[in-house]
Amino acid sequence: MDPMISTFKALSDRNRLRVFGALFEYDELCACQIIELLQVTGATASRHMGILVSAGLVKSKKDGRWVYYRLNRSNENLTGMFQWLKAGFNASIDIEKDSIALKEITLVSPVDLCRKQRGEECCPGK
Amino acid sequence: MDPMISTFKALSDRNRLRVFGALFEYDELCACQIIELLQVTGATASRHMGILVSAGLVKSKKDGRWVYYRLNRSNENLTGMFQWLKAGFNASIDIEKDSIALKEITLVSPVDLCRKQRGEECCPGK
DNA sequence: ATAATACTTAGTTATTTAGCTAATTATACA
DNA sequence: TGTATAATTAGCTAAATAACTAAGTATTAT
Repeated sequence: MDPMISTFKALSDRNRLRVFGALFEYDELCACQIIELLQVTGATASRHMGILVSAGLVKSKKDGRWVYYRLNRSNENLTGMFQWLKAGFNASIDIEKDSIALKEITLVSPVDLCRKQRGEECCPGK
Repeated sequence: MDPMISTFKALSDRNRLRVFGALFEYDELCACQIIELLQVTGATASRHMGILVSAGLVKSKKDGRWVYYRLNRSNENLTGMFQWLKAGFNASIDIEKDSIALKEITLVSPVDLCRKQRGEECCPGK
């Protein structure tokens, strides 16, 4: 597909934009953190991340069972776009909620987060 | 809808991107010229233009029965985006075809173009 | 080795969207 | 005033997409 169209398609979904906003703030997030942020199933999160990756917007790194994501800043073509997006997010209102949620999410370790996600009460402090 | 999402949605369609490319080259085009470029029905072209206008990317100006479109350069938020897009278009290949088609399209007057579109053989030189 | 687990892929369903034709609106012309 | 015309809106269909559940894959732990 045309790279420009796949870029725009990738960014024209609310949940994917939220992930993008999150990756501006925390430059690396693992899949389980994204699941927690979006409040969707793992399958759904995985598909969204796949779309962002294949559009060249995000890079993924596998480490054992874990997958980590970050913005693909090596894509020179996107530098201007990233800046534009960042400005847009600052103007946007409900990114605030995500920002607050992310503070909580990143406070616990991914290990504990995954425990929580499969229903095992676990983590000290909650 | 979120203005960022509607912007990306507006730009994530091939035909709308083609219109965008056309409006970089010719800063004003009328509806019938867009119909001719895209080779779609008037209804379809109208809907596409409506999406671009309501996303704030394009401005329309009605003049009698005719409607003219141009990029909405007064939208400050979009300046960076426009530049990014323009660079993207230059890198993109099949905009060339549109560019050639547009030379033909803009050669005849909208009046003659409309005549041709309703099947009346008309124009000198064709 | 076997079981558990983090993520992905396959398959289903509901919603959205791009295209069409037909009907409508607004403007110009005879 | 009536007819033609440029564009839009309404209504339909086929294709794309986002969500889910269930099954599969790769890796860690017992």
